[in-house]
Amino acid sequence: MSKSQSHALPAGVFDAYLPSVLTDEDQLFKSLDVLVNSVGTDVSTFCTGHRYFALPFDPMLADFEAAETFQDNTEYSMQSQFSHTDDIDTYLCENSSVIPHPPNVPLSTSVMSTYDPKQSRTSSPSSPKYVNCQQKKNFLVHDQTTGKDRRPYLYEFLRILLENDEYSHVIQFIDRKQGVFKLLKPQDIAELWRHAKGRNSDNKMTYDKVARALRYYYSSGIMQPNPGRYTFKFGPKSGFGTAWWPVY
DNA sequence: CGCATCTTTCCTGGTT
DNA sequence: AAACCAGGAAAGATGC
Repeated sequence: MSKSQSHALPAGVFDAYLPSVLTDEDQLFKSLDVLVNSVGTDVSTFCTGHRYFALPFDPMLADFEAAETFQDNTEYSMQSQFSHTDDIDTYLCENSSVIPHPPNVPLSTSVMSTYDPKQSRTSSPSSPKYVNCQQKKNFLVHDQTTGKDRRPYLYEFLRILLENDEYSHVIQFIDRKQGVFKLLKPQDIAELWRHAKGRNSDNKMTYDKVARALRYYYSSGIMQPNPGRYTFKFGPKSGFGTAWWPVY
């Protein structure tokens, strides 16, 4: 779909990116390109020049935030140049160089016995810090049983985040030997989880719901309770300690 | 379509 | 008081 199609978009849609001079929600732009041109810079500058300077700038979350705000506003999405959230994702990816997405991590469904830790390293000298974000299979795992890529289970998703140092600011191992990890930014992880799962729900994903799903793992041994806020532990059924270990 | 699995949603009650 | 934790119940989403 052409980016040059004419649609009115309020500055508020792009709040996360706009410099403070453009915070008037009522100001309309015919397209994102027009908005961009009106500032005389490019989208990547918006991204790196996040206006909430009082907080540590998190480009990944800013992008998700903006895309979701854009998508969730049905009044605008109905007449938007984008017919699908993937179009928004693509547009932002094409015009920004700061969105870090993880590479595909091959996992087998049951015990992940064929998993090669070396493949999950993202900080090796030969691999770019930020992979090509036009790749649409973010967070997908390869199912050895079916031979197809699929959306990850929650515990697989958390493992992907934990093994990708680009997400070390939202989740970290606090005891690698024991498989104990802590969600540093629970709500951010909830939003990432919603993105990873790709479900079409109007409801917001919350830490409370993610935590409930994690607690369901207790009975199956995929997770184990661990003292401390936002803290969980991989259980034996997750393959931790037998089929896989933290890679760094 | 039925079924199984994995969440998702909502809730109550206890704890920090 | 607010937020978190534990877990019951039921519904939703998805894949086979």
